[in-house]
Amino acid sequence: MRQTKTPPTAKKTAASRSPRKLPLQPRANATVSAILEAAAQILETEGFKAYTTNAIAERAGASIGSLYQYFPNKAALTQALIEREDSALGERLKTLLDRPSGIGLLRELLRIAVEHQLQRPALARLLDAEEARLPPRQSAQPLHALLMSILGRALGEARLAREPRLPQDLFAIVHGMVDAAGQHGEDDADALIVRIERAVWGYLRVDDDPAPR
Amino acid sequence: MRQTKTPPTAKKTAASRSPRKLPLQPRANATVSAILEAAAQILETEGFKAYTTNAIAERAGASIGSLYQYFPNKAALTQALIEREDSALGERLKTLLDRPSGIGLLRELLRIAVEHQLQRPALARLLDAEEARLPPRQSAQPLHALLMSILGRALGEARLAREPRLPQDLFAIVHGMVDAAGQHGEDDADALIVRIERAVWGYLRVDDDPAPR
Amino acid sequence: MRQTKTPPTAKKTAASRSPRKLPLQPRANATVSAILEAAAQILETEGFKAYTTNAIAERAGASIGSLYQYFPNKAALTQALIEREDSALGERLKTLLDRPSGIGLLRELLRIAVEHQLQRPALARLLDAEEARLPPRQSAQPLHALLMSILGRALGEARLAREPRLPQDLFAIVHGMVDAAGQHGEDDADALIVRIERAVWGYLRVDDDPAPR
Amino acid sequence: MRQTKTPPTAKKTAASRSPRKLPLQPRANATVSAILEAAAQILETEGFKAYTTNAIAERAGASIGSLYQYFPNKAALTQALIEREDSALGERLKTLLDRPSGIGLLRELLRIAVEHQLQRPALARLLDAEEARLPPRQSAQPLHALLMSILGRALGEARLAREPRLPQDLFAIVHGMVDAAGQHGEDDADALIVRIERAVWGYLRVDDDPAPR
DNA sequence: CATGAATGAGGTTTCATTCAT
DNA sequence: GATGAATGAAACCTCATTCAT
Repeated sequence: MRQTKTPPTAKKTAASRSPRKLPLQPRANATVSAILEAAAQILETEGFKAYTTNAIAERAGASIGSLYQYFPNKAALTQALIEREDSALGERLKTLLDRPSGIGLLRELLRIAVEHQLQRPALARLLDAEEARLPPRQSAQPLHALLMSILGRALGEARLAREPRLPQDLFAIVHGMVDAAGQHGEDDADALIVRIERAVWGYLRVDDDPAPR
Repeated sequence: MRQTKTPPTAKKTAASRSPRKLPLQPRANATVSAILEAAAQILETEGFKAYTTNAIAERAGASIGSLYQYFPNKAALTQALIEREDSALGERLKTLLDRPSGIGLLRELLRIAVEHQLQRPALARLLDAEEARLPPRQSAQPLHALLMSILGRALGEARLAREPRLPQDLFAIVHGMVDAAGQHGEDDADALIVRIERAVWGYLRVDDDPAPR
Repeated sequence: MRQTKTPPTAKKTAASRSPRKLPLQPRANATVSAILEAAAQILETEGFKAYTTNAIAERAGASIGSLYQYFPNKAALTQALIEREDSALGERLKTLLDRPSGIGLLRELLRIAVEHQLQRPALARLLDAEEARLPPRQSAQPLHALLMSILGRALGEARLAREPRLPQDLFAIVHGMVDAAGQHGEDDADALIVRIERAVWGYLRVDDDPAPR
Repeated sequence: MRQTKTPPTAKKTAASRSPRKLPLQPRANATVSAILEAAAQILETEGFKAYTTNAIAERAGASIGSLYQYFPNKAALTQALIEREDSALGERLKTLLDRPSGIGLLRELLRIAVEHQLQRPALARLLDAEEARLPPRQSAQPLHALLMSILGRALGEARLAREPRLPQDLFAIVHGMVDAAGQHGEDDADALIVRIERAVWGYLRVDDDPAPR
């Protein structure tokens, strides 16, 4: 659960000194995807020390030159990877927009967020650490807006207006607990969700189990 | 409040060739303190890019050679800085050992932890990110043991035994929410504690405000 | 007005693997012209750092592949640009071949050379610097021959034979003074010509103002 | 003859992003000198293509790291080399400040400038070309001021004030003619000076041979 | 012991050039 | 032909670490 998001038709995010080529041909799109996935895998399986542009290009089966065709520098690549993850979460969350309002929506939001982050827990955690090294965020809006919108429908806009720290706190609770679970090797999303819900309902001062299944 | 856990895929990072002086818990040496504080300040005010051994030594008014007298490598320095912070928290927490057992202890624990982390929020956050880059942890046990002991006295050993994820979850809730607050520029510890307690009491399934002042 | 000379320590720079189309004097091809003009503009307005083959092709509205259809390598492109400029000057100088011999011819030669170089002074200066990086020259002979022929008619072949350094010196005086003027932002060709003539007549030991209008 | 100069006690020129160490110990000074001389030699004997920081460090018998201890980037190194040359010329010109005023001073100025530039003609020429690639000048003052002062004493301040282009023109004549001579392999400074003087006296409208020896 | 100059592996990045489409 | 994605040698530069003084 991070607070940004790229539009599905992911285009280059500003950040670029020399505006690199956008992938115009299908081959180029494949290269970009391969590079992003290679970056994710290296971070996940080999950690920070191996997270070099040369290693990424090599694992992607691309040349280092290709990498720099599409990303003006390493930070932009990391940023793009973060946005790819955010965007995947965003896609899943969008399905909630059709659902009826109410507290049940929050329960679904939690499940999606937890499942998302538990899919590749090491990646999520290392991307967070890597993000702290990046120049301060500029984008971060689409996912945040989506989350706000869902929270509004789950809890009512009035409450959001009254308690401006509420979203930040919920994100922090979920993010922190899932990260810790991932770090400790947990993979039972259901058990984890139960515990997270306890904290969340407590925070919201909602009676326990507000929407029994 | 920091967690200790070795990820399943642990790797060795050869961080010990020449065991210098007293790498861990170096005794009240003015140079060592100056170096640690310089490291803290650089991380806080200039960020990761400036966090280099040469810059740290310079700001500490020491030579790079001296730095390496006291720390065998950069990771050990960062580790020592983390331990300095942990140990400062530990000192404060020790005062709780005299207090009577019971849920009120948890309330005091929360306050101390929040106030501690809110003192230098940027440092706390960046140290976390830096820690992720370190070879997997071995230390941090004293603080962890202390926390467990306090939790045991606050909640009862039986409950800790029954719910092994409880400490991890509480740490995560507190840590996550304080980090987020620090990042958003909050500095009102009282207001923050109120919100954290809501989540914590919820998680623990304790009635609201269990121990009125 | 450019000089041709291979430094004693000449070296080969392997600039010819696949002899493309018509590298030298490419015929009235719109793409070639566009490329050359794009190269000139980039050098003029953005300087050396931006003078890359990809940037040139892009500004010319051509693909990098097309660029390499017409020029075997970057040096050949730069060379062609130099020759384009030389040849423009040559065209103007050819009009002098009909004029009567005598010192008046030199005055006209000076005017044409000065006006030519002052048209795009930055380009002239940067092309000189770029030329120094090129493999030693082979071309530039047509312009050189033309200049020698005009000088011969202006000063008499006998004098040229007696003073072999004379052309080199005159070129250097004119080139150096115009370059400096361009660098300093001068654009008054007339005032500049007056000063150049003073040096030239002095060099030639000709009475001042040898051929009043 | 270039228009700048470093003070004899050469200190780092601004230009530096990260202010590199100034040489404090004699060993360091030797390294800096060795690097500068290595740069000069490579430019002179192997040309632009070989003028790389790695090659320079290697020829200097230093490591690449040492080079970057003293020069924040390659441009700063080139700049320092230019200033070293300017500074050497400046030292020689300073001896003229004791001489009596008058046109004879100009004759001596010319001789010194010509001899200086003919000492390492290839270096002078290639440094000029390299300078054109540098970010626009910031220093350039000390040598220029010295030259102005000598010119003032040679020609009278009144004339300098009346003809502001005069210094620029004289520099250009001398620089241009010596460069051309160097390029053509001339090494007879006396013969060259005779020709340069003809142009200079003509430019100045001074009777030929104003100060016979 | 302290100093700080020196080291150099290795990371990031550029850009001329190639070649499959 | 034209295109532009891909290539990769090689340049620049960093910074943890060593060691002569």
